[in-house]
Amino acid sequence: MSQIRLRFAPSPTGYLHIGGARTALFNWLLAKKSGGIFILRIEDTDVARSTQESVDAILQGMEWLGLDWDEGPYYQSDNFPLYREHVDKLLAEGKAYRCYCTAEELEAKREKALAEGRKPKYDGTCRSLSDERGDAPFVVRFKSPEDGVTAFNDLIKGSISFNNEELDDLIIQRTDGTPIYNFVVVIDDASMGITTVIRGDDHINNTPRQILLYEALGYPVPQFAHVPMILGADKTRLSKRHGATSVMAYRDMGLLPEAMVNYLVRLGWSHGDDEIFSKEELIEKFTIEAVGKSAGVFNPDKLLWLNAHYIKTGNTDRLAGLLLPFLSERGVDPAVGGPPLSAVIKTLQERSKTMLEMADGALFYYTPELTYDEEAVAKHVKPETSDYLRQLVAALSDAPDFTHDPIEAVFKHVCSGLGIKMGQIGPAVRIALSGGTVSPSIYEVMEVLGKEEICRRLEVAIARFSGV
RNA sequence: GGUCCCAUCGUCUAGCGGUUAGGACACUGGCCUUUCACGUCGGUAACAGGGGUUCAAGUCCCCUUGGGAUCACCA
Repeated sequence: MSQIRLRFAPSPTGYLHIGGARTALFNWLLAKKSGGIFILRIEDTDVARSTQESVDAILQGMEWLGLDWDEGPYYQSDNFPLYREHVDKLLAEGKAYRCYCTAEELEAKREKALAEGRKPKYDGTCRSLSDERGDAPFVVRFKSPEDGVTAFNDLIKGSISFNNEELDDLIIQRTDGTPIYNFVVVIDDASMGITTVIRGDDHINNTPRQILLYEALGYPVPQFAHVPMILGADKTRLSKRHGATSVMAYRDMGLLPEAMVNYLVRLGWSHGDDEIFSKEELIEKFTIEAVGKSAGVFNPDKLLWLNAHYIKTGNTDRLAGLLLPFLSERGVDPAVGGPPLSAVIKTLQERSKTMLEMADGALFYYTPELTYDEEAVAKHVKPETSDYLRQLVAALSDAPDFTHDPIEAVFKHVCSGLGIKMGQIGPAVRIALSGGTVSPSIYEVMEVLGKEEICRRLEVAIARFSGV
């Protein structure tokens, strides 16, 4: 069996969005699984709408997700001569013709047809024109068969068929001589030897036209696999109004790429009751047959849950690298001072859903002069609190081993000596250390911050609380 | 409107003729706990409707309904 060749072919008219990323992922997985070739092709035949920024954004998104390609990126704008040859070929063989109808005329006819409840299909005015009107502007149309059926067996959806009479003579070349998408994809997929086309199911309606073009051009028709759409909470196609749709926006929100990949693959694909998949497991277990047929609603909560999972189980050093930019945005640079970042992260891993949350949670470690949460102070600081803290500082200062368990032992000892419960001193200590009522366990925080800094923060608090 | 696709808990899904219809997210009750989380035990919650086929239908067929996509000199 020959090698499978797949491609992801985004048009550079915006960033890499969630849906595109999933399509790319499915292609990538299948290529990896079957030892095939994954090609990246930039569909920029619409020169006016294509931008370099978009190309860069798409490449960046692919890279972030770890979807590397074996060939490309190819640019369709590099292939205009090739497309022109194919147009000329079809023209010469009588499989295409020049159409002199103007865009305005067509538009008027279309609106009229729609208004009268008829289908807005090209009426074939120029189909059998024998004369060539000199240098009058024209488009080239493909002469589509007027009867018969075009069918294909979709790897995901099963068999799909269209009556050819539903298809009209599509334009394959614009007045300005540039080719059109449906024509170009066919030539590119054929010339790149694509064996399987995996794309969004919004392309199902284009497929019969493309099959007809493959046949007219004498190229073998590839297999198709149409992946269902991703919907918003209101069940309409996912778009900006549903929130962020750019893959990179999720990185900026503190998502991990492995969470994104895991989420995306599970949206529409499953493997029994399994939820967590590493890339390696995906490559092993992914099959296009197991992709579902129906559209799925994008669920940010589940994405977040997956993200929390990967943060919880992630390598601390790697997380540190990812956290740095978020800290920097908050004016914190662990290299300048404060506790080691990896120690800080260990206390935050199981309580952060995103890296952004983790950055916020890490702030107090690197803030020597804390601003206390006044409401918390009012609630938890009592007249005797300063005295308790003094005893705690004294006991802590003598602690020979300033790690979690010994610190806890000191704490308990101080409490029993004072005849109080943890709850009578804990909250105040937390405020002294972190400024508020939410933080990792105070024993952990103490170990991370170190004896000297802990005693200093406690002294500051004692001074501050004395007036209460 | 035409064409095409789709249909199990709120959401993602398992199920491939015989199940107390399973798992996950979310929600929720208990436990754990100095906070917030994590963890853990439990709970609420689904086969869109109607006809067939069959001894037997969530599973197969048809219709209805609902949702989505698409009908460009965009991709």
